[in-house]
Amino acid sequence: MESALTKTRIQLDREAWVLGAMEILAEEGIAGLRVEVLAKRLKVTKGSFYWHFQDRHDLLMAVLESWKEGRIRDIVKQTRIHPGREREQIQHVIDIYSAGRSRRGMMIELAVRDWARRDPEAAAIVAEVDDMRLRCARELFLACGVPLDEASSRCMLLYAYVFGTSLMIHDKFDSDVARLKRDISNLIANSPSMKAAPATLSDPVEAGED
Amino acid sequence: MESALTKTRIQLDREAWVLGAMEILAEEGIAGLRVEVLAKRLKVTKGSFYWHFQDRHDLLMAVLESWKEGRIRDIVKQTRIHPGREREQIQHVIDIYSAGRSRRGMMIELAVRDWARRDPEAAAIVAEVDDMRLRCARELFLACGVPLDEASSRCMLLYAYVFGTSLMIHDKFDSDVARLKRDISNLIANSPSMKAAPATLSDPVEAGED
DNA sequence: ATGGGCGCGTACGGTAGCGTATGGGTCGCC
DNA sequence: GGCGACCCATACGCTACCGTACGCGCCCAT
Repeated sequence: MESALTKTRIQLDREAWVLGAMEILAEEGIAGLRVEVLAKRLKVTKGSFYWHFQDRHDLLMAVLESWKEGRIRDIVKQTRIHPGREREQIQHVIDIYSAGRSRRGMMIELAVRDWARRDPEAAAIVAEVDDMRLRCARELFLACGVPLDEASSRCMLLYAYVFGTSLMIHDKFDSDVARLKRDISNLIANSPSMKAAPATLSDPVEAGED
Repeated sequence: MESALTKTRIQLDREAWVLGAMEILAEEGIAGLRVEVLAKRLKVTKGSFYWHFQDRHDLLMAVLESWKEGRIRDIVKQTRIHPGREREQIQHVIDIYSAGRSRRGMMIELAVRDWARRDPEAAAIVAEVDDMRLRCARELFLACGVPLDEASSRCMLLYAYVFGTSLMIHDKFDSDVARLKRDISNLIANSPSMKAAPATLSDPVEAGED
C-alpha cells in the first residue's frame, strides 16, 4: 500500500499526465500547454515529467493519440445502427455539440483544430477523425433512405455547423435560441427523401462523454 | 522628401505595424504575435515599437480595431441591396469563404476567433462583427421573401458553415468537392419560400478583399 | 547653425519555459 | 537487509520574450 503520508499523491503515470494536459489544452489552447505549468498543476516538478516523457513533443503526440481514440470510440458508439432510430441518432449528434452540452469537449475540439492549422502531425489526426465521423454519420443518413450524394452533403454540413457555431458569438442576434437551433437542425437533417417523420427528440440514444 | 539613402525604409507608422501584425496573426496565431518577432520582420528593433505603442496590449487592441473595421466595411459592401440580385449576393457571401478563395482572410478570421475564446476584449469585437454580419445577411434573405425566423436560421447556418468548414480536413471523404459545395450551398440558401429561381452564380457581385 | 522633437538602435534586468544532470527516497523482491 | 527499478526534487544553462533607460542621427523651424 502507499505510505499513509503520501495521501492522494498516487504515483503519476503517462495517462495522468495526458489527462492533465487535456485540461490545460481545453483552457489555454496548445500554446498554453507548457510542461512546467502542467507539472505545477499536478503538484510535481518537471523532473517527474521528463521521466515519463522524452520531451514536450512526446507529450503532445500522446495527447493527440488519446484524443483520436476517444473521438473514434464515441462516434462509433453514437452511430451504431439502431434500426428505426437513425433520425433520432442524427439529432443526438447535432445536439451533443451545438447545444451548450459538453462545453469542455468542444473546447478541446477547437483547440486541437487550431493546433492542426499549423502542425502537420495534428492535422493528420484531425483528418482521420473527420473522415471517420463523416463516414459514420453518412451511414445514418443512408439508413434513413437519403441518397449517397445528399447524405454526404448533409453530414458535411452537420459537422461544419457544429464546429462553426461554437466559434460564433451571437447572443444579441436572436431572441429565441431554442427555435433557432431547432430550425437549423431541421435544415441539416430533414431531407425530403427521408421516409420517417421528423423526430422530436425522445429519450437519449446513448450517453457519450463526447 | 525622404533621403535617397533610406530607400524603402520609409518611416514606420502605427498602421504599418498593424499590417505586419496581421501577417503574423494569419501565419502563427495570436500566441505567435510577439513584438520582437514583429520588429524583426519589419527590419527594425523593438525600440521603434515602443515608440509607437505603449505595450503589446496596445498593439493587440489596434489589431482588433483594424480587423473589425475591415470586416464591417466588407460586409456592408457585399450586402448592400441590389434589387433582384439578392440570391446571387447570398451565394457570393458563401463562396468568398467556403471556396478556397481568400485563404489569408480566413486564417485571420480563425486566429481572431481562437483569440476571442480566451480574451474578453477580442470576444467583444467578434460579437460585434458577428451581429453585424448576421443582420446584414438576414436582410438579403428577407429581400428574397424568406420569413424572418427562417431568414435568421439560414444566415446563422450560413456563417457557422463557412467557419466550420475551414476547420475541417475532408480531403479523403468526397471525390467531387465541387458538387458537395454546391449542394451544401443549396441546403443553406434555397428556401421553398423564395420567389426567384436558384441562382447559378453569374458575374461576381462586387470584388471585396474579404 | 542650432536646438529640439521624431524615429529608431543598444543595452539591460527580469521572467518563463525547455531540456539535462544528478541525487534521493520508496517500493518490491530475493 | 540490500539491491534494483521506479518516481520525483533540485539545480543549472540556455533561449525567447517583455518592458525600460538611454543615446544618437536626422529633419524642420527659428
